[in-house]
Amino acid sequence: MRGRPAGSRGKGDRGEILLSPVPPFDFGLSAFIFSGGDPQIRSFSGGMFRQVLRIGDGLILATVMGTGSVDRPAVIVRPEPRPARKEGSTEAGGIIRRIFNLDLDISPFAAAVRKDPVMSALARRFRGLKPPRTASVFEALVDSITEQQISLAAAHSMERRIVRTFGDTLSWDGTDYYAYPTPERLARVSIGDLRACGLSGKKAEYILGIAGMIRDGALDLENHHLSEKTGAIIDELTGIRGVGTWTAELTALRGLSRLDAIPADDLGIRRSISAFYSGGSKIDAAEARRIAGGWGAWKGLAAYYLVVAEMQGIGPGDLQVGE
DNA sequence: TACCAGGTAAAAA
DNA sequence: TTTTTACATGGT
Repeated sequence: MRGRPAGSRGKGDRGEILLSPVPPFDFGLSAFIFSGGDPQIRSFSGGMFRQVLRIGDGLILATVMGTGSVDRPAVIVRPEPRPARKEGSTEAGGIIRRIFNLDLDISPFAAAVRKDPVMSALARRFRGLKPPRTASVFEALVDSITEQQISLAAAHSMERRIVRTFGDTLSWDGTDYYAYPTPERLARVSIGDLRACGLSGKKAEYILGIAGMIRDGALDLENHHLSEKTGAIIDELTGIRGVGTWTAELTALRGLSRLDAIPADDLGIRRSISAFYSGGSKIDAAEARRIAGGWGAWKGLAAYYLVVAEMQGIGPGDLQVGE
């Protein structure tokens, strides 16, 4: 397939970067999950995604837009302020590639679920939908711990406070934007500081423990090799205090894009699976895993499609099954 | 006002 | 070994 080399300059001379996602890719559909986010942290509005990225020792605000078609997609990244060196732009492009999984080929998904009429219909309906990934595994792990047990609304409010309180600030165009705090920064805060963000004392301990281990070099979350099996990653994560099966699977899925990981204990995922496969009655994690088994190595992506469908108000009756 | 919400570790039985 | 309990905030 023809295409411009990744990282080449785009239109004009504003330091924009043009990325070439592996098709199929639908930027608007994939970024929709970020709608309604805190505009000073991470947001998707008016077709534009914005988030602060860490580039070397500094910060840049990335504004990201999609263009082209699902089968010939392109993504434009505008870094502000414009990086002094070209490497800065290249690095920003690399992070955006990772956040949106632009290099991921989801085309085998449809074939993998072809025997499942419901999931096949969802794969067609959401063709080009790629799951996002956090900028760091640390971020995925801390947010997952924060989200244990309580409602997402409550957890999101706490996550927002953590980022606004401890995250580095970039001021641009009269607005402050916050980057997710580094492990080194969180290792220096107190239990009381995190409790002031709404976390329980236990969760505060877990997060400080993880941040401290990373600072001390006793834990490295960010350098998992592609060849490492998902099961091995989950085992490693569950060895950490405060990290159970649910937290480890959720972190593998959204922090490492391990699309064969499915947090089957998750209430939301069980609700979504039930809505499409069990008539809406409550199912336990074992039943969720049994149904997810039919999606093979793509069970995590399949669960994501179900959750997105539910978020968009699409139920089993709205799908064009068959054909 | 209760009660539940994308769990986990530690205490008690 | 298995079962119960404490924990935190936000929505209903």
